[in-house]
Amino acid sequence: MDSIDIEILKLLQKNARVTASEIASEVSLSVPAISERIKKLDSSGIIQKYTIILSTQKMNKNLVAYMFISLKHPNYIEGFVELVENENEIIECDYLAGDYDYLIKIITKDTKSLEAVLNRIKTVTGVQKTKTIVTLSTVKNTYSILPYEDTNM
Amino acid sequence: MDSIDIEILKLLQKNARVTASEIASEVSLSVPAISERIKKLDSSGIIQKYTIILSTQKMNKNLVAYMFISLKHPNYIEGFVELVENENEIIECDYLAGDYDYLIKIITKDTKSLEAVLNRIKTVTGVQKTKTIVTLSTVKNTYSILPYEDTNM
DNA sequence: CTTGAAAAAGCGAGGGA
DNA sequence: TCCCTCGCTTTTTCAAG
Repeated sequence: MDSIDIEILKLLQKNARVTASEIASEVSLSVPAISERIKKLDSSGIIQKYTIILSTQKMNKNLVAYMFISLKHPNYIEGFVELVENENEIIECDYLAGDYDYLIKIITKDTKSLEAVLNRIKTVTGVQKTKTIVTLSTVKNTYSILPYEDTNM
Repeated sequence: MDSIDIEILKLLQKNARVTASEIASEVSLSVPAISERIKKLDSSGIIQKYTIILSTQKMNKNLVAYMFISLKHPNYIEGFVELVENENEIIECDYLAGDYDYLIKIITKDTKSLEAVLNRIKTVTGVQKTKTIVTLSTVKNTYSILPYEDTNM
């Protein structure tokens, strides 16, 4: 991965549908050279996925909340994770070190739909303790890590 | 937005570089019909952006942490937000209702680089109290809300 | 929404620094 | 190895119905 790859990744992150021709003229290489580099970035797994981000506002999902969850026992992980995977309004779920076991991010329509999700979570077998935090606004969201060269490896 | 648009959004979310031809054969419409629908989903803002998700592992960013932050006074918001925007390793930042003012998500290389980020945050003028939580593993991350029809609007 | 032709983009082979 | 150019195929765009 050199600085040209970084530049390609930046352009794809800004717009994943940018054509190889456009990238080629940006970085002053031929189209096949760009295609070849993208193919390598793909197959090496550096590019995990090409995706679209949907507007929460346009989709009427204006309520963002975080919920901390503790389970009674690791036995209950499997059932809990299954629920997490099936709930479309749970966007993220991390397993934590510390007081609580999990942190999930929920994006939903309003307080009523949030209540419904929270209740489904709280009634999963093994869920012991929860704490919910509602967000007022989102200051930053880059969705992915940014591409840059690692200077201290 | 009808069920065909939903289908298009799902396919784009799975792979934002899928061709209109492929979508067309999936949903049994002509290529121009698909292009026209995508153009509308674009210009209406429903599709917020086409982007790539980079592999944290391949980019050597294997440490995910959350940090809660309280400011002494709303006067300090501007300076804090500026730092947040400039720190590449801060992926998300939400303004909260509750005990703390902000929750940020940090993705970085290791504990050493995390320490560096945390110290930069803690030394921003007006930062009063912080609490950091390290994640052990990521259970789920969809990056965007999912496209589906709203049945109760 | 469709079809069909023109324009653009992408792909693969062969060869050069 | 990485890059180029050239010719061919696929995709996109646009006009007309």
